[in-house]
Amino acid sequence: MKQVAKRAGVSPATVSRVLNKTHYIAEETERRVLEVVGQMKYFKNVHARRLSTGQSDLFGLVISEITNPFFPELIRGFQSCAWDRGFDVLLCNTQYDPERAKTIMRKLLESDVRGVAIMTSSLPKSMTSELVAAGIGVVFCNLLPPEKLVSTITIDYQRGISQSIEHIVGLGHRRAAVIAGPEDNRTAVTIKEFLVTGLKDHGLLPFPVISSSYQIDSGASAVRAILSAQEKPTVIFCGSDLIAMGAMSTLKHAGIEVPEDISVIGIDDISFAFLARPPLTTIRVPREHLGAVAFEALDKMLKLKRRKGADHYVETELVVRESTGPAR
Amino acid sequence: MKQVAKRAGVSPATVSRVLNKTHYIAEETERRVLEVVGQMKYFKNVHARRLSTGQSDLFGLVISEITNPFFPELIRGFQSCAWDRGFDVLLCNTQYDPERAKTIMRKLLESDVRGVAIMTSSLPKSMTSELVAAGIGVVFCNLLPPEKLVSTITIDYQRGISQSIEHIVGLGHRRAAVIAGPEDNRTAVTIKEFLVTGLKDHGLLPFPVISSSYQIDSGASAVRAILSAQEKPTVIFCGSDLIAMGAMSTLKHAGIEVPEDISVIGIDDISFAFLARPPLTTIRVPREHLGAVAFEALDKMLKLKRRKGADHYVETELVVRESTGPAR
DNA sequence: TCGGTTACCGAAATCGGTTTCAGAGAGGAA
DNA sequence: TTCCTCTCTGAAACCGATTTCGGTAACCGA
Repeated sequence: MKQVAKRAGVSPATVSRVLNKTHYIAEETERRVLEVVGQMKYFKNVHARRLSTGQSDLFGLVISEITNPFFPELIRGFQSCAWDRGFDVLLCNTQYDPERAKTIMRKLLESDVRGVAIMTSSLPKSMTSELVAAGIGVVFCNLLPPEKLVSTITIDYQRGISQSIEHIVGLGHRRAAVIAGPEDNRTAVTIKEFLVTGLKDHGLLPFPVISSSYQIDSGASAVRAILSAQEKPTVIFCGSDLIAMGAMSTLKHAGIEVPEDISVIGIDDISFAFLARPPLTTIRVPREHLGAVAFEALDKMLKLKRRKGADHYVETELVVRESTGPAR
Repeated sequence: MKQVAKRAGVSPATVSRVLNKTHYIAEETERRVLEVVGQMKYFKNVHARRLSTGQSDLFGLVISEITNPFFPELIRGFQSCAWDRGFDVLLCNTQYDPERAKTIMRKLLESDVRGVAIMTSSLPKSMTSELVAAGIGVVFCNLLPPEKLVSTITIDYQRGISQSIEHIVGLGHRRAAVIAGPEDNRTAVTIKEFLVTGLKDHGLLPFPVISSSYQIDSGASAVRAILSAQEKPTVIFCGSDLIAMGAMSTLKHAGIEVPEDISVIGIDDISFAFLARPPLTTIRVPREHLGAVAFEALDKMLKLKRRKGADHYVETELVVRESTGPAR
């Protein structure tokens, strides 16, 4: 920058002002500076800038596991919003490991990020107190209420779930089972409750209700448990598409036809849901949009003087494909 | 840091030295400093550190599109290696957009990354000249030869492809078609050539040979082209699992059974390959390992005084599942 | 006793920007 | 003419670390 200043015959301060458009600058001077900048292919050093301003142009995005197909679209949504606004994102996966989560929190603190989107429900809120204490904004999923510096996004599972239950009831099903996500996952628990009470309201008491992990083969073992029961369900609600696909795979091996013998419903509408055999009926959650909303939530909140958090809202909806059919 | 120094009764220089273990320090002093650091929950500002040392602890990872299921495992492999060594990674997706690729190159330059792994073949090597000029290490896939500051990783597709052809020939197939990836993708072209010459060597001239994109529905349209031909193949080699799954889906709709009527083979062994119906026979490329190798390649190269690039090597192998069977 | 190491520490320069403050010149109003 | 305001610019302080350079004290061998 000094060299640019010298070549353009101005002071470094002026160069900085031209580049940031932050002050009165004579047109002539501006032209000259920009010309030299172009000639020398000069670009600023972000680290110096960050140090100097005390503000990093970084946002953190915390997810549990990048190979979980729920996340890629979310990441893309978040990242492209950030880039469009001139920000960078620091992607962190906890791998479901609390120890790792700690180092991540520390890293976020050290990196002086402006805000962090925590898109995994397996990270307790308590771990973020340090962030908030340091003035870093945070956004959570499905964790009311918002507070100062913490916004929330509630994904309206209720809606999609209601639609799916009506769909199922309309097809004449009377016996349902549920394979939910892990017990220690807020979102998974919420979904399970919606499912159970929703089904009860329609007079079909779900049985069994099983908690499994989000790994693909856990759907498989849950199905074996279901099949060993005396009275078999005619429809299985799964806590994620991954579980559903694992379940369908196992059903297939057991010689049970989907949807003729048993219908299966997933949640998420991951990109492979429609390539499954049969294509999966599922509750779509708009993941790319979710990522974008998460970024917007942070950005907006941090622009407020009081930096008061708000609650945001994302819809879900039923997508009917071929894994559901009339009850046997 | 100044505050820590004051509280501990030493100079900031000493604190820095304690924290970095970079100089003789009296045990007593070290103890005192560390104690104060613990009390104050102090942590260094990375930006200041980066500015001061002129070295960022950052590595870039350039991919084309995070929602392409080829990449998540690769990212994880790369990232966990980097983290283990105390480095961070800047993830960049080109979205197949040259304009965006340019801004990415610039961002990498600005961020002062140490090295960049370019894991998409749709980025021309020429775009990286600035990186190398700035002393930033680069690693490519399938792009010999290595040079100063540029290493390469060659994925041995040849091996897996040979295995798959032998597999197919062993099953008695005589007519093969190929749906390759995009024409402007180095790797896709290489694979196509291996496939075509390999098939010829075994006396089965592939027809038709179609280039398609890596999007999932392009496999579908390619299949329609194949089916409209007079003489239908008994096996289709696909340039990726995604293409293969799109192809199988379309075949299914056309009432053609896999593998009874036509066998299908993919490449990559993405995690959904085994959940496909039928489970996909495919050529596995060890993606997580690939990411790890990419990082190692950079790390090693940058430790050399001459920073001379090297070539690294990754195997592929055939995974036989149920999408291939005896020729009709 | 003296010169030479070795172990340890602090002052100050430095990295590359941003920002405050003060000042110069031009133009307008009184 | 004088005083003010407005526009534009540069000098210098500053962000928070690292690192060089030099100095002191202790120890060792001769």
